[in-house]
Formats: sequence, C-alpha cells, structure tokens
Amino acid sequence: MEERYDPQKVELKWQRYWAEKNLFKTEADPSKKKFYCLEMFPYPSGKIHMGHVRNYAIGDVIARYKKMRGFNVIHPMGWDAFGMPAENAAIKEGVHPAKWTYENIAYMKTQLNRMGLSYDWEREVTTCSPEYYKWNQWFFLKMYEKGLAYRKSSFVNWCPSCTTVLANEQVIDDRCWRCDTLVVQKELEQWFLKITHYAEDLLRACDELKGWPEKVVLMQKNWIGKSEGLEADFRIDGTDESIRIFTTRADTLFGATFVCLAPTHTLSEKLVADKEALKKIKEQYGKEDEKIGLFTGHYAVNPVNDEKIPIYVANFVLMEYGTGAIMSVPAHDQRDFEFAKKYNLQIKVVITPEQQTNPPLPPFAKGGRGGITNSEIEAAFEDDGILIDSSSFSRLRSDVARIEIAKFLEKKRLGKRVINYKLRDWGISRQRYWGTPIPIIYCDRCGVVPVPGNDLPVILPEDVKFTGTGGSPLLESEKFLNVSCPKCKGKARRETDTMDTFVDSSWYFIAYCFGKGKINFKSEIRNPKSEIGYWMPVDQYIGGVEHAVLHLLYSRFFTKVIKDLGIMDFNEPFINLLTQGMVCKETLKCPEHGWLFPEDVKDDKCIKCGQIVERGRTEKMSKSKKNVIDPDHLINKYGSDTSRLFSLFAAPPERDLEWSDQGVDGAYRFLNRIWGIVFKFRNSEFRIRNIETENTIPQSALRNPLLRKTHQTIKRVTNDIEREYHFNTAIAALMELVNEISSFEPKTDDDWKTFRYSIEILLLLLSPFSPHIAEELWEAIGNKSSVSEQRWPVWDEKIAKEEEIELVVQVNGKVRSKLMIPATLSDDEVKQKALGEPKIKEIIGDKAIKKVFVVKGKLVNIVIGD
RNA sequence: GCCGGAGUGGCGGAAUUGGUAGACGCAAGGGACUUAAAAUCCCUCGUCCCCAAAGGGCGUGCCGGUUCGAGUCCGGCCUCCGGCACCA
Repeated sequence: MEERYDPQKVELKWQRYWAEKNLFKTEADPSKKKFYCLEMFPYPSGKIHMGHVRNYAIGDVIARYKKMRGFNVIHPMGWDAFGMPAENAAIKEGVHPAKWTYENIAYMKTQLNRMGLSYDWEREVTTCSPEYYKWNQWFFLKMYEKGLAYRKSSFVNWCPSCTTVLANEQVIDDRCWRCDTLVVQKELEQWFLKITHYAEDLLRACDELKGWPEKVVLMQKNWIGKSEGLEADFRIDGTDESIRIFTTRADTLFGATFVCLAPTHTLSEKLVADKEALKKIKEQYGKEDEKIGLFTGHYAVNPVNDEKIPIYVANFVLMEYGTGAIMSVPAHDQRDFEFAKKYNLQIKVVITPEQQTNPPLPPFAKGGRGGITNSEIEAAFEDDGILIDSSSFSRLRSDVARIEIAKFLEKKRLGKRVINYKLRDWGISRQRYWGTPIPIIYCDRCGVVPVPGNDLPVILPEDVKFTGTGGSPLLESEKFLNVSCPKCKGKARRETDTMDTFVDSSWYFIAYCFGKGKINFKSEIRNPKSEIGYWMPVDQYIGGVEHAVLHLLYSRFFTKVIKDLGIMDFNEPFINLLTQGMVCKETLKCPEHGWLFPEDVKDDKCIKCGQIVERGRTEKMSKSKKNVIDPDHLINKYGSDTSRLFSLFAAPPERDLEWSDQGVDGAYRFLNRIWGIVFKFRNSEFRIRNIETENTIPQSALRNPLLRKTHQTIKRVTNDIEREYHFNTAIAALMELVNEISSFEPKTDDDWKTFRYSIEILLLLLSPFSPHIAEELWEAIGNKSSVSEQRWPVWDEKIAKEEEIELVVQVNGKVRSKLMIPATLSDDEVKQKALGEPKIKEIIGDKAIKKVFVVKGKLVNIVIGD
C-alpha cells in the first residue's frame, strides 16, 4: 500500500475490476426481493454537467446501499437520444444527427463510468435506435386502434425560429422554451394522444402517490385542473340556434350582460359579417396583454330571465377550454369586467358579500340596486356571497345557488352540470427530422391508413439534407415519402411529422426490464412470467423537479395505457420520487464586461479593466453566467469519490446545493485522513503479527468507547439513509467516527482488534458514497472479496448505548448546570441528583419548588417561585 | 393574483416526537513541526457585558400567543425562492 492517496490510480483499478467481474449485472429472480432504482436518463448533449453528477451520485448511493441490504437491485441507464440539438448541430456544423448523437453517447458513457456508477449496462437503451423507437410506433398504433390517437386540425404554438410546433407546456411566457423566440399561432393538422381520457384516473391516483413530494403531486393536480360547473344554452335571438357556454359560477347567471365566443368558434364565423375584423381578432387570439372584442350584431337570450344580451367575439376566450363560449358577468369576473369597461357594456351586481347584506351594499352598489353604471365599480367582486336581484334565487348563498340554478336549467333542458379539465390532449406531431416517424400513410383513395404492425419499424432515413430552412428534411426524401397504400396498394404518402421526444421517455423505464435491451412488448401481453411484472414499478425515481409535470404525467399516462393493453397490472410507475435541488454557484459580474469566470478575477477586480467585481448571488450553474464547474476537471483533480462525497455532503438531496471549492477540498481531506488511518494500521506491529484477518471483538473490549462510537455510527448512518436519504448527516456521522478513530491510540491487542473492526465498519458505511477508495482500503486491511458484495453492518443496541449521560439541569427553563450521571438512574434518582447539585441548591435558595420535570436521559427542569 | 416552500453563526448546514440551539464541514485567528513553505497536527471560534477568569444578559426573519419549557405548535405580518396564471 502506498502512503499517498492517488485517486486516479485507485478509481481506474476498481472501475476495471467491477467491469471485468460484471458486478452490477442483474437478473430477475422471483425468490429475491427486488429494488428498482432509477435516475432520469440524460439527453446526450455532449458532456455531463454537475446536475447529472449530483443526480447520479444520489441514485448510486441508493442502489449500492440497497444492494448491501440484500435487495436484488436493478439500476439501469440509457439515452434520451432524439431531440432538436442534434438536428441543430446538423444544420450548423454539417454533422449527421445520428453521428453527433452516438459520439456524444460514447463520450458521456465514459464520463459516467469514471464516476463509478453501478449500472447494469446490459440493459442500456438508446431511444434513437430503431429497436427502441419501433415501440413508440407500436404504442401509437395500439392507441390509434383504441381511438386514443387521433388527428385534428388545430391552432398550435409555432416557433418561427425552430420552425416547429411546441406543446403548451413548452411555451413559457409566450416564448419558445428552447430559443426564447416569440411564439405565434398557426393552424396545422396534428396527431394527438388522448390523455384527457385518463384525466379523472390520473387525478384520483394522485392521492396514491404517497412517496412523492407533496408539491409535485400538487403541481400534477393543478395541471389536470378539474373544475365542476354548468353548461347552459343561450338561444341566439331570432334564430333556432343557441350558444352553449360553460361556467363554474352558475350563481352569477342573472348578472350575465353579454356572451363571448372564441374567435375560432364555428358560430363566430357564422355570426360575424365582417370577415376582415374577425381575422384581426383571430390574430390577437391568446395575446395576454390586451383584451379585444368584436360585436357580432346578434343577441343571445339568457335562459334564466330571457334577457337579451349582446354576443361578442373575444380574443381572450379559449376554444380549447370548456365549450369555447362564455357568459360574461362583469360584476363578478375581473376579465369580463375589463372587457365591459372597454366596450362600455352593462355591469350588473348579483352577488353581495355575506356579512354586508344589510343595509348598504358597498363598494359595488353605491347607488343601491339597479341602474348601476360602469363608473361606480372599480373591480369585480369574485368571491362567493349572497345572491341579489336573481329572481327566486335571491338571498341564497352562492354555493347553494350554484346547485339550485343548475337544477332549474336542467329541468328546463337548457343546461347540464359538467366536469371540465384544464388538461388538454397531448399534441405529439413535430415538424422535425430527428424523432420517431409517426407510422401513418395517407392514401388518396383510402384516406388515413396506419402502417401495419408487421411493417414496423418505419425507419427514419439517414440520407437526407439539412438546410435549416423550410420544414422537415423528410419532406424532401422521395424514398421515404412515396409508399404504396397498405390497403389498396395504390400510390400513397407517408406522414412526415415525427413524435415529441416526451413519447420516448414515457416508457423507457419499462424498456429496461427486458434483458439485454431486447424489447418486445407483444410477448408481454398477459404473460404471467413477465420480467416487467417482476421489476416494475420503480421503487425509487430520482431527477430534476423541472419534470414535475410533463415527463411524469406522460409517464403516468403511458403506464395506464400499457396496463390497459394487458402488459402490466399496476397503476403507477414510480412509487417513490425524489426531486433533487439544483446545483448552484456564486456569480461574478464586472460592471463593464458582464459575467466573469473566477479566473478573470483577481483581488476582487476584473483582470480586463480593473474595476471592482460584484459578487452576485448564487445561481443555478449555467454557461451564460460563467459559474459552471466541469465534472471532467473536478474528477481529474480530486477523483470521483471526492466529487461524489462533496455533492452528497453539502446539502440534503432535495435542496439546492451551493458549490464550494473549499468544501471539495474538505471532502478530499476527509478521504485522505481515512487513507492515513489504514496506512497506519497496515504498518502496525499488530497487522504484521496477524497476517490473516483477525476480526472478532473480544468480550473485554465491549466497553471500549471506540467500539461504542462505531455502533452508534452504524445506527446513525443507517437511519439517516432510511430517513429520506439524508446523506449529508450520514456523512457527518462518518466524519465523527473518523475523528474518533484518528485520536485512538491502540496499545493492547484488544485495542488493535477494536481499531481494525471500526475501520472495517467505516469502510462498509463509506462504500456507497465513495466506492473506489472503500474497495481499495477494504482490500488493504486484508479482505479478499469486493466491499460492494458485503452486507450492510448491523448495530448492537447494547454496545451503542452510553453508560453515562450528560444531565442538563434547568431552573425555570434556563440551563443552570450540567452533570454526568449513570444512564441507568430512575427518574426519582435523577431528580435527587439535580436537586443535590450545589450550584442548583444555591440558585433555589429558600424559594419554593413548585414542580420538577424529568425528561428521560436528557434534562431536569425545576420550577420555583419568585 | 392564486398555490406551494423556505428564512438558524462569517458561510454550507445540524437539531428525528416541544426538552442543552449551532452536530459535521468550510472560512478565519493562534500555536506546534520545518531553514522556509506546503501538507499535517493541536487550540479558539454566535453575540454582548467584564482587563481577564468565574459568571451573566441577549440570540433561530418580525410581533404576539400556548407551555414548566418553543428553531419546532397556534395567530398576524415581512422578505426571498419556486410553480401556475385570461382555464370562465
């Protein structure tokens, strides 16, 4: 053994050893209890970043720990390999997306291996390979058969820069989530997956997600956005037609003073004569900055009171939600209020706050009831209250009135109670090349024809041109485009759109269950020996919170579809979810040169201009803010054991982690100290006398403080890992043990045995966090087999227990004294000890003792009078 | 605006059920070793009063409450961070 710790040498050695022994290969074994540990697979962008390091370090600790606890652990990794950056690289640099992607994968795989992660690489999946995406197409066809995949024309978010459609959730503040370009609306024929079919299931099952962070469950619930309301028919005056509206506020129906249609509503086209004006509204559709409307020239009849109210087309009414038409109640809805003000429409108050019914009705109705003019109201009153001016429903409370008015309209057959969801069907069409081809053929004679199952996969052709202008390169590929119709054998064309990459990641965790990446879902339908049945669901999923809605919701949706196909029999894919925090670092900003790298700053000054540099707040690592740490550099300098250890020690996993270069030094020092301890042991006389491992603790050493500390540490580390993976405190406990071992001077053979034993335990406990050094030192103290094949140690409560405790004595809640007492004393004895303490006697003096509280093993509080 | 979460030393963070606030680490200061430096080891380290010690006061964003006892529970506020946001 060398005196100096050389992480590069040690890590390479053990990475080779693990690979040669194929130590992390797993096979289904129904006799063993399984544990599925999964980290979100990366997009192969070129290099891993610190977010990955953290994510995968967390997952690896869990996988290694569970393995030592005796579970049959499946811990796979793969590549989310379709996506736009590959195509952008093709356009910019002329590299084919496939080449670019596979080269990135190769490099990133070496990076992951350098981290010492315990993956079973035989299960690796790559979503851009035909063997993988074939099943995207297969699922699509299955959904098509069941009516869960359909095509419709709709307005979509269009990013002019990426020349593609974006999902609603890919639009952030009206801008493209990738390139920040302002998104415009464009009408296209799109393929949709009917996730709304499962809206209620997905919502209800949220309550089963006990192992998920509450906030993520809440975000899912909000996204699904269930609301109960009423659909009501407003007849168009002078015609037989009517407008169906949706409202959650049936109690305000008497306050409706106009009706608004979405610009794309079929009736808008019918009712508006001025097509130019309508077109303008359409262009402004969904724009949040301004509400604009257009009077149709027609009137609607309010079904509750037969009042005639004007019909408008308004840009703020969404076609996608409810019925695409609303009744407007400006007195009780802020949006309607703003619209009414702008177009000078009537505002009628019908709800009044509960406490203020009598006598005045401010601030809404200064002039009493009726005849209220626009100028008298400053804002809509949106809360529930008591109904007024609502015929026989007046004086009812809002919650009651909603039901009563709904019943009334149902009886008249002019309305019905309905449930609405914010959740929309999932538009999966992308006008992009680097994705899964949608397996559909368009025939002039037969129309839309699905590709027959036996013809899968529809291969993405490689010989296409990337111009960067216009639409998808597939449009130019005659070979791909022209096909004979599967039904009539006539001339037909292929669909050229590809699928949203969220489809790929919606089932990859199931794909890992197939050994050696041989995915075959067909053989899994109603298969009692299914490997999916053994491995799924995922016991622990770990990833960034940025996927709290999209990826997780889509995966839940796919799980339900796959269950309905008879492939699996559980509802939810991920039992436990851990959303790790971001990796952040201090930022540096020069007033002239903007963000600076740390090496551009000397003595708090910018090396370019000499101006004082502002130390900005710590923010998520990003290239643009120049506060990133490159994992390659880090591992070259300190090794992966140190990198992993620090990222686990600096903060609990779910919280943001602030990167600190000195903190990394500290972690490195800690590993060096352990190295030093083992080196000391190796060179000890005891070791030389006992070449064969001596590993029994003699009876006479059972009360050794180091042995006690060792058992206390097993307990603490185990509990900290079990208690929501609090690795930071687990590592702190290991540091305490190392401090204790360092200061321990073995003299007798018993001492040496205890010394060796505590080192052995230390290495076992350390191994999930920093596995390479643990292996190396495990070997150095004389063990033959790999540390990762050992069982997790168990503590003995009797040994861990302290013989003496420090008793805190309080008087009136203030700490006045501390004394050591035997741990075995009864409450009464403890009380007497406390009262007998000279200092306490002095404080009490002749004051009356009112009460004495004894907290077992901890403290005594004596309450005295003045 | 709505819905969440969080505020603890110079810093990252501990405190598991209401029971010693500040574990562990970082930084800082002092010392040992060394020709010197690095590395390593030892000591100090919330704050105020006191020459110092002993001792004591204050202290977990702010104000109040419950309790023998509150970082932890309750009520009200402030600040910061996330998510959602014309969803009728």
